[in-house]
Amino acid sequence: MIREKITDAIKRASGLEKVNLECPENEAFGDYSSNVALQGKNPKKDAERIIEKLKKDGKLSGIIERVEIAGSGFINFWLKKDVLIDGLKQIDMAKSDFGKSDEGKGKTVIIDYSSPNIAKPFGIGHLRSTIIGQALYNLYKSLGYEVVGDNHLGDWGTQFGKLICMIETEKPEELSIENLEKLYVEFHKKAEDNPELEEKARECFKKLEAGDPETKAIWQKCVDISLKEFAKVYDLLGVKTDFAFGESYYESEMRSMVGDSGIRRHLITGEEGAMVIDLSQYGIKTPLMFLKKDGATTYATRDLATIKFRTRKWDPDIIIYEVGVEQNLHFRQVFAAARLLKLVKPEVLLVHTAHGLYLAPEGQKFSTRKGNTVKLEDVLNEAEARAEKLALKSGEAKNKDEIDKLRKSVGIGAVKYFDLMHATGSNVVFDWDKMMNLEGNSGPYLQYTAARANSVIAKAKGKDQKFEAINNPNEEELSILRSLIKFPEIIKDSADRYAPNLLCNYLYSLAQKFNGFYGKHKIIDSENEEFRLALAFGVMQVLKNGLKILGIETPERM
RNA sequence: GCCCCUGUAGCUCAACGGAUAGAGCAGACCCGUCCUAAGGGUAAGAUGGAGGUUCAAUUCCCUCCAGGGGCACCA
Repeated sequence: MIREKITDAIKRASGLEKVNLECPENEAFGDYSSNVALQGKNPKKDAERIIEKLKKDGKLSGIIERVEIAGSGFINFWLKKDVLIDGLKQIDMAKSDFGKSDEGKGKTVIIDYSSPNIAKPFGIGHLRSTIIGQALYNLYKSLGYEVVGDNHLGDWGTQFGKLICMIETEKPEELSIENLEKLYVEFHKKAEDNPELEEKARECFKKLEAGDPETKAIWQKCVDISLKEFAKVYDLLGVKTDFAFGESYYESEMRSMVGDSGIRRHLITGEEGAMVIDLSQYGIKTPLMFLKKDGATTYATRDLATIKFRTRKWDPDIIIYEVGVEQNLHFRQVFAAARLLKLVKPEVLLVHTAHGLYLAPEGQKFSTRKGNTVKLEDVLNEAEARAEKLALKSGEAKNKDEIDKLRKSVGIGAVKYFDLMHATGSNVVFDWDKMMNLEGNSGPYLQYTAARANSVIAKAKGKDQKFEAINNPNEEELSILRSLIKFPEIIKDSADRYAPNLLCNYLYSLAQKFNGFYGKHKIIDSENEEFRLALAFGVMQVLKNGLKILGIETPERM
């Protein structure tokens, strides 16, 4: 890779082991820029000295056109035009594989994502985990990692005690997902005045965990209904996880852990009789509750059992939990306990991405318990309806079948992109119009740009694309070339930082450049027609590959 | 009270300790015999307050203010 070649050359020239190389946002500062000279006392002198050596470096002369000192001592690099053009050739050769690498070869990453709770509708809150998780999955896959996607369904715990309680007393005529949600909300309403209900719910869960057949039958019914409902949503979203073991799967693993003397010796009796693990040596004041006072397991027990299971089954290098920020403490506890109990090798990376939440328009958290949620299905349906309206207006689609496809790929694309474009850490205020945005910085804008490029290529039928250097590339053309060759680096960066939004930023900026170029210059029947067609092809291919990683389809025309 | 996260333009969001803080939406103006106007262009608009570290701070540290989330028997 170009980046490595330059980094290595700087290392040789400066004698430093770690050097920083960035891609300046402003193209006036070159393709790459390094601040190594700024670390010392005489930045300008150091920079000059390093530049002298760089100029003599044979390994660099083939790719660098010029190296200059700038500002207070930055060293800026400009790539040769041949190198830029070569990027275009690579895209043409690799096509849908452009951007991929094998740098994760031999390593395994497990991504725990989506993980909706059984017996509740698939709410807007689960969108982030599902979409970001899938994007991370695709990013790591592109880097050659062995990737395991596991949907850690919330199908166990006292929440079922609550539900079973309600089902037994209310005896609803039909167990639909809507009814189950109603019962859950009702439970919490009732429990406000009757705190003893909480105790009763825990007893019910205890019964479930003890294997009571009647209780288990009701539980199974809830699971079945929910899975059917989720399948509908996953189908709409085009998301498919490799596994969906769910929390209940770890029942036996938990039992063996509870009986494990190595683990038992870390358990202490907490304030009210629960068995807890003290984590103060990890700077966590709240101990992890391993067993409740009645001996039933908790969410944390299940997550620890899951780590043990996953380690045995896949021996991962990284485990990523794509779960919301509200579970920050929980994962800090689980990770610390996993280290303490030596459930993972010390070098294994445990990551909680901690994405921000969708907040209700009033700025508060959506709450299932209070029945204050937005159903994801409604959002997707509305987005599709809006996309269809535009598709009909544009008139590009040839028949009803194509309109239907557009309706889906553009509507869903808008929602997914909206979700992914935000830095994962921050909360997002839910807003129907913004979520379904089809213009500006949006998924459909990227899809549209690709379709536009596609259309030009189609219109130029029969004409060659020329992937060779031309004498006089203009500013816009150079700028697009510069972006195109950065794509593989962006994939790596997005994965390393668990940040699909970086890929979104990149694709958006590429699309902007292309649209700017498109507005200003003719492609067909221009002087550089063949080169420009190749450029349009390159943009289309990179947009397509990038969108695919984001889980968004690229329609041929729209 | 303690612990996490976030305060950037009217609104919603970007920015790897770097160079002139990027966008979109909304509002103003312009571009249709021209390869897809789901587009392009012009102008206007921002780092919560006070300290500190650094050649350089939206970014790191301290403190104050504001918002969100969490703090043992939900997950």
